Amino acid sequence: MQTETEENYLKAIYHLSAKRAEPVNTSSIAGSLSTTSASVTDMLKKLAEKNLIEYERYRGVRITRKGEKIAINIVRKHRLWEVFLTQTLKFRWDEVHSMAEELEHVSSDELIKRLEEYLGFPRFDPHGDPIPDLTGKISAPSNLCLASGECDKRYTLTGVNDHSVSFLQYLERTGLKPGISVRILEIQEYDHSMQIELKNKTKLSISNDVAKNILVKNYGE
Amino acid sequence: MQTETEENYLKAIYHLSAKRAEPVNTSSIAGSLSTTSASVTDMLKKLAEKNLIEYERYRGVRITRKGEKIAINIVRKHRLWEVFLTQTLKFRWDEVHSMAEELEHVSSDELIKRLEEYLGFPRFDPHGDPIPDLTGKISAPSNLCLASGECDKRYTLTGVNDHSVSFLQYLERTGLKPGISVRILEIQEYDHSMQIELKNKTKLSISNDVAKNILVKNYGE
DNA sequence: CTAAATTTTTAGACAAATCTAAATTATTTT
DNA sequence: AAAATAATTTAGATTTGTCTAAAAATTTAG
Repeated sequence: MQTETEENYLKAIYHLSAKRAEPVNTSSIAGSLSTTSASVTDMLKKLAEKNLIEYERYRGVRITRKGEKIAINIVRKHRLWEVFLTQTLKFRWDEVHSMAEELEHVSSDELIKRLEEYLGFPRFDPHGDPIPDLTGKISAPSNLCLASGECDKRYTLTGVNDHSVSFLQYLERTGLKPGISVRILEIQEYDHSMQIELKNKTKLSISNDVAKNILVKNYGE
Repeated sequence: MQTETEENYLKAIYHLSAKRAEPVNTSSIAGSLSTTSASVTDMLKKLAEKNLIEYERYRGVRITRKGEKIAINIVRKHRLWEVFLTQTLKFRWDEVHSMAEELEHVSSDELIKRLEEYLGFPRFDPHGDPIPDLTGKISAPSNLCLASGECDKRYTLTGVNDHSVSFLQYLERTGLKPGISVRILEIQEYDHSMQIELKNKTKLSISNDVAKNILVKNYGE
């Protein structure tokens, strides 16, 4: 067993590892957990002792199979709770992250199995991120972003790259939620901003920055 | 704000206070939290410092209005989660206590408000204990126990006095769950054990010890 | 290829919650 | 009412996770 703090470190290392092949360095972990490098070093020693990470002084860390298994299970719990909070308790998707952050640590595996069943075995959370199954298998999330979409084509929103509350609230206000479909009306050469149309005929102009952070799949796929 | 440990101490003191008018002594708190008297003394100083209890050395403690408010809110969360676990996730009533013990600490007040609404504002938990409302108001639980019931009369089970897993599992096996109604067929003068009949005509003999731990109301009330 | 800048680690300290063992206060017994 | 017993508190130590400041290693620049 591991403490809640250890779980948070493993989760951070797991997420940082996913973005790059090289080992994760101390300061990026410190940054993502809002703590100091000194504290991170202390914890890395402990996690290495437990064979949850491979750690070499000054060289960064890699997560082990054992550590990854734990991290994936926490991600699974987190995302299932997010589905529960939005789907069952009707919270907005920009509100659920911090609550799920707490719930992910308390729940027994049996509780999560029942919750998953009750929710109907959802494969993605409200932000479009895939939910690992009981064995740790993870569905491939969409890798197509709206910014690389073509004029006059239709797309269905599946998720986001930027999970910040401010971005999610912006999308909430404009009506751009996962499941919604949009059509690209026009793309500006100059700044790559685009005009899009929602199902309800609302026309919207979004910057390239925004479009790059919206994940989509081809309409009807 | 207070730590999870402080919350557990307040809850223990609150429950122990409910049973007697005198101040709660150190060793009973230690007993109910499975810790040492020395640890309890340390914590009592801290809670007194925060005005959550009134503490006088060697004299025991009383909970203050401020401390009681926090304790009641934790009890509220605990019991609402118990309803969720049995009603929504279909756990047995003898399984839910330890899970609720964890969930009671993580949940924001807003989450609990939504959960309460989703569950349909239940007034009692699966064991028949009343659920405090948002303002801390608590419905009066049944104070009639089956042992004081009369021959040939019908009663509806409402709750239990003994919350131990072994007692709950015994009731689960015999079919004696809250909501069920029973009729007393016969009471033995000798040991006050009784013969009862369930709705489905099952006849059952229960000891006075058991009957004293089952709460009831008059059938149809 | 040194020298400067940056990153990482170590050293030492602190707060929270716990424990054991010893000292103190309260209660019971005789 | 003094002695014995029981309960409570203090003293001192431990564990976990954190921090700051200083030292060491690595990377970057000139």
